[in-house]
Amino acid sequence: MSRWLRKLNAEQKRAVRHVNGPLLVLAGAGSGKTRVITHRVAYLIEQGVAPDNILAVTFTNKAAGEMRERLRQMIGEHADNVTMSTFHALGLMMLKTEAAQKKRRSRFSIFDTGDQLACLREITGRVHLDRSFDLGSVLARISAMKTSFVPPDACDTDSADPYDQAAELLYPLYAEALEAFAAVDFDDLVCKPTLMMEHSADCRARWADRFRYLLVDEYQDTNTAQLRMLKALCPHQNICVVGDDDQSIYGWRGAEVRNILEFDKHFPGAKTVFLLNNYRSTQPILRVANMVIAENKDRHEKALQPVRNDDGRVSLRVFPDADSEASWLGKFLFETIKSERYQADQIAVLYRSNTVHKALEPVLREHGIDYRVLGGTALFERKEVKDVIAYLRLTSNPADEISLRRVINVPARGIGPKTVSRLADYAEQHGLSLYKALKQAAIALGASDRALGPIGDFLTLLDDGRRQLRAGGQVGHQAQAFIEKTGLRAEIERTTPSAKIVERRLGNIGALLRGLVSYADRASKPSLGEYLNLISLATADEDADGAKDKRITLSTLHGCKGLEFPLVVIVGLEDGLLPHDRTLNPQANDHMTTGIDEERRLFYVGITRAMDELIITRAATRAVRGRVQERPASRFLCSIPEELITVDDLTAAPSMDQVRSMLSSLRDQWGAEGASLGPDKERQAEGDRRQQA
DNA sequence: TTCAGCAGGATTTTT
DNA sequence: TCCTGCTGAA
Repeated sequence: MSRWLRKLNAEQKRAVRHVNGPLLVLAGAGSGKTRVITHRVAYLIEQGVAPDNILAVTFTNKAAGEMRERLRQMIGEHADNVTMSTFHALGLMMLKTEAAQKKRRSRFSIFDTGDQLACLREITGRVHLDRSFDLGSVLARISAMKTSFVPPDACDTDSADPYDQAAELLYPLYAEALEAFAAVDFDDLVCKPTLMMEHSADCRARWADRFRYLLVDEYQDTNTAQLRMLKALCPHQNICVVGDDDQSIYGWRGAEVRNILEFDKHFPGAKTVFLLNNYRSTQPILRVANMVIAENKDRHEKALQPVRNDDGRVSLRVFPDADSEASWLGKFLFETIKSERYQADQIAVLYRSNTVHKALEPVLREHGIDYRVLGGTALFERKEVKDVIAYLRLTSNPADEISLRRVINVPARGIGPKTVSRLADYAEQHGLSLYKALKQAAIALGASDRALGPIGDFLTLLDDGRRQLRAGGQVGHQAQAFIEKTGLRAEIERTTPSAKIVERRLGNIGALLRGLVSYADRASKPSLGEYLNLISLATADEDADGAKDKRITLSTLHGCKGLEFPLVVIVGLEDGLLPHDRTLNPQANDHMTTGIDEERRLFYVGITRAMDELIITRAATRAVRGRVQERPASRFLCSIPEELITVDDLTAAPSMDQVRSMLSSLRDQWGAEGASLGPDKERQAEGDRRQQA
């Protein structure tokens, strides 16, 4: 038997041993999913498949990196020849490769959501669209059209929805703008390579030949475009996808659960393997998880099987208000860590929305509990960092008008909106880029315009920067010198009120530039453009400080996917928070209505993070936007049978335990029969409390 | 052009 | 309650 099969259970073996043809692995939480993927790659190589014929696709760089590391431990440097990549990095690589093939230039900016919105804002100003539109909503619709491969000139909805109409109006203009700015957005990174393959049999054959075996992780999170990309990539049908429909929580971003529910429709003859043995959690936790998720209708019917047979508690604590919830949590965590029942890094506090963690932080600080917050604003999305990136992008791609507009007057140099709009008009009339119009500012604005001086200085700054950065040599240090010349540092020091924040902002910029230096040291042919593209695809800050230290983890339910902790606390189990109010009462302009099932899956994901102990909390009242509200218990709590969970209700009514101890002391005093409520009444009392909750 | 003050809006966020 | 983006005065 292959050495890679030995340590696997029967189902895992089946998944690993299946070599040719489509395979769907439904891997429940904690069922050894990553293990199966890495072992499968090792097995394929052992069976004679060349490592560079294998492609493993994930959603985050972090996941790709971890997988590569595990594989390296198994098979050594062969691992480096396996392509492990995110969908977007793969798309970028394909675009660059194809451009090189056709000897075309391949310098372009990658627009993130902020850039996309800036772009839409610019266009809506130009076409005088009502400014009250929520552009995020419009963008979601455009993105949906792009991922469904609707060409920009062919969209005509009969929809009466003003947002649909706005999207229809803006989509072609947006597409044109990206073209003109030499920019692509995240959707393009998937759609463009797919169209390339679909339009050219030659191109398709090249890639199918390069990647003969495909593995896809987190398949439940793929969208329609990604499915189509996968189909184009594998005419040979050697595709193995791994995922769990019950953990699909990105529907609101266009992820299509149907991709995993209907896998064999897209890849006929697919074999399915269920991995349901859960190695992570205790039985009571898994029973709760199974009860909760069983309420969902549209899913692959399955239940996690516990492998562990030890006990572990699930409890619910109800507080009169959010403050007492927070202060209890602070005290509880402090005592838990102090008693060494759990180490700090074995504990996670999970919540639906970021507003909750803001309430928690002061209490944790008060008790001196160190914590790390997962998610949050990524380094590359910080304002000051985006400004620096915009300057750097301009040296590599002057057509990038969004970056140009972003920094043309940052720091303020006397080129105001009026001037910019006159230049933009001139550019449009003469079919020029905004950058070219700046070069002709004397004609565009008239020779005596007072903006001419600043514009000249600005152009000199950019052109000098470009020349230096193109000259080769130490990209990192040249970039540093260039950024220094832009005056951004002085601007930050001048406009930021507190010295502490100044330090943080400059630190962020420093981190970006240090990243560039270390990239330049590593890369064989470092270029600024490549670095900029890379960081556009980079995941939110991995623990920058690196060290695995003893801190508890705070995370949204979205952010905790793929992690596990001995002790998990899920806070705020209230209707309106989980399920979230926005799901219960969708807003008129919401494009994606993902429904209550996705909220339940979110709860399920949270539950299944817990290994030994799970605590759920809720508050009977909570301040929302400064207003104190009554908060009903989350409807999801109803699917948990009473015998599976210990309830400790600290609101007005005494807890059952308290009632029992009161009763027993009464019994002791006056004898058994007189004081007992009797079992029926007891149950009634319990029911009342649930009702109340 | 710039800056201060106010109105309005406020989930989740792998790339 | 807190942050972002726009309006109006200097």
